[in-house]
Amino acid sequence: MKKRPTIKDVARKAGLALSTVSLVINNSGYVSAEARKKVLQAIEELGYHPSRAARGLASRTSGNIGFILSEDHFSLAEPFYTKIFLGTEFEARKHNYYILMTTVGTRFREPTDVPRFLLEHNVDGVIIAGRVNEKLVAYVDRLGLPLALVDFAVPKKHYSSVQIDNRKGACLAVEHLLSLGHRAIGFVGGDISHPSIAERFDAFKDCLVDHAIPLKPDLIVADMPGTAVQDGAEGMKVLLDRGSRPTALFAANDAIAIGCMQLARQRGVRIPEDLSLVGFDDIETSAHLEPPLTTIRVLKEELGAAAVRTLVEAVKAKSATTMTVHVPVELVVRGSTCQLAAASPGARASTG
Amino acid sequence: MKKRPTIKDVARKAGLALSTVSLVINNSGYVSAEARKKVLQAIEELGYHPSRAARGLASRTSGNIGFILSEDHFSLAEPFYTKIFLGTEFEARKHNYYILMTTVGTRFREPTDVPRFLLEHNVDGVIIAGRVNEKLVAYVDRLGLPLALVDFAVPKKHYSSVQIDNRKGACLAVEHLLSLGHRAIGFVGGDISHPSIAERFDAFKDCLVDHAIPLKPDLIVADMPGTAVQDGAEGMKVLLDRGSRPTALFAANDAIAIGCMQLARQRGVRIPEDLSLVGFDDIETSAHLEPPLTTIRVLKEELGAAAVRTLVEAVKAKSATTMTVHVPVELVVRGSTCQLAAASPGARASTG
DNA sequence: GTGAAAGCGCTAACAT
DNA sequence: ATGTTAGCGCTTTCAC
Repeated sequence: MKKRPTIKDVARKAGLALSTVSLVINNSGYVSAEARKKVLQAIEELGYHPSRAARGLASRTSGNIGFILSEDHFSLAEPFYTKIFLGTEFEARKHNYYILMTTVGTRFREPTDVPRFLLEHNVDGVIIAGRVNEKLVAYVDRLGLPLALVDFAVPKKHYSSVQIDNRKGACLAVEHLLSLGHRAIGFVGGDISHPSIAERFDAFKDCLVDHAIPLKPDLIVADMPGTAVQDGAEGMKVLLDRGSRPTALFAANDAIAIGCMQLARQRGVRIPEDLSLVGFDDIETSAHLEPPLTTIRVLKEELGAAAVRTLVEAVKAKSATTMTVHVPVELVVRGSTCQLAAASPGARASTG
Repeated sequence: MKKRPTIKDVARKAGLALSTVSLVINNSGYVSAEARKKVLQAIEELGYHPSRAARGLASRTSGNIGFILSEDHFSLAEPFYTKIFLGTEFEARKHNYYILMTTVGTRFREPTDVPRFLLEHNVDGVIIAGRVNEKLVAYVDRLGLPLALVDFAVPKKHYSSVQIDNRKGACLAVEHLLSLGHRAIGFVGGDISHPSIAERFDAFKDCLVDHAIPLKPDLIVADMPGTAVQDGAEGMKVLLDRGSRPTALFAANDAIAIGCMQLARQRGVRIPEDLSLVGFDDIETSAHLEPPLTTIRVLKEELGAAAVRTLVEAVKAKSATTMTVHVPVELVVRGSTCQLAAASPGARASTG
């Protein structure tokens, strides 16, 4: 392991001053074309490359972006957030940044729960994906570090963020069902405190109204406690027990949709013949269900990539401008939806 | 963004020398209990935390581990290597390391194709996953950096590596088929130049011999050019066109197994009734095939985790000792294998 | 435009 | 056991 050349060696070889070499490397300041050429040649000949540590110390930059994810999101079987992470890795490379990733619990106490890369001043910006403790967000903000949230927002605060286009997704779902002839369209959702879920519900209602379909409250179950499979099953049960018979259903996410499917099967409601079903997210399992789930695809990798781009801009600009990016979604039609039969075998909604 | 306290501030506050504080932080050298206490208290009160950049510059350590993956492995739809990567992330955190990941093409020319973190001296060790250009491996080795290969090996060279236990996996597959009564067991493989594939083929043969089942060359197709689905289909075609009728088949990996399934279906060979089929890897799609594929599960995350552990040891030990770790595999029985019927409807192998 | 010099915050000899 | 000192390799004023 022979000693690597330093900027000093380059300067000597080029017959110029240290600082001149530095200016060339950083493309800053004015250097005569001749001097630049000499420097470049010396660098080439020596195989010189600046040391990250030394640069970091002198310039107070690390070349890293921190990625914070809540523990349960990382260990979850469904790789939704994992894909967002991979999206950041991919994009970061293009901008010559490295991603330092860490997970956090729900609790936040200083300094125990502060990500190490923050304590060590080892990142130039931070991406937070999914819901984390708001105190952590505030902590990062206080540090003065550029920050971008992904699929998460803190009420009453303006942070840069990258969001799923939930409104568009809900509209795509509703319009798909409308185009199949459905008019008795229900909704099953949960945990309205989650911004994404709330938006989907809102957009669902707005979209129906926009198409002059009156809202039928008894086709809607939006107060489940969570957003998991069991919540979907529970919601479906409520709907059926209530006597409601929608011909189509929009579930707030795929997990909920899966729960709905399970309960529908138990009760002998056939999908899609008796009930068309649309989910949201396009998680891994959705394509392999029986029938495969029609859903709204979220471009997870793109969410991560957009966050990196946002952050890189912010680092460059050094301004505290905040911005929200909405990443597009797309409708994926599979087997869980079909044309409404002229005389549907399932009873029509008994709604007033 | 107020100025962070430095080690100097701590020393002043504690009324001790700089170096004493450093010793306490690094848990090296001998410091009196009293002095240590004072230092710790000062650190606590100031909310001090050492800067990674400064430490790095002075100690020539980065606190990072480099992860190198070939481009096509990262962009591939099948997240095999991606899972290995996530495994390293998970384990690295436990050891207070961060992972810097990068992808490389098949070409290797200096210095263009050298991962940036190597040029910048920004990693303390390197993990290489999957096949990459051997020159890159040699380059890392020449740098004197601890190195661990995952699911890859360079012929005639001894590098530390983490390997899939291919031999055990092949035996598990064969013994599973034997236990179901099969005796005419075939093999479809490809690209014997890939060490994992070669090992599986070898172990397949050894295992049969160990169980006193004579090898029947006409049940074996091992010279396909690649290891993808199409190679499996092609291999299956060769087998059938040859007139061979094994009652069971071991495919060198799941992709090949899928190809075999596709061709079997075309030719009216029913799986598992006419032919039991076992794959290797347990990739995502295997569980969702029709029928679901019986296969050998590879613990991908564990491969990555083991690589980090190997590397951390090496960094600590500073010795050039090299070691190979074999990560266990497990048999996953699903629907593509079944008991051999007493009078199998499929013809027996016409082998001599 | 270019060069000299002062750090950035820490580690590691070495002396005490 | 504790303090002194010289860098680590680079960036960045600030004179020239």
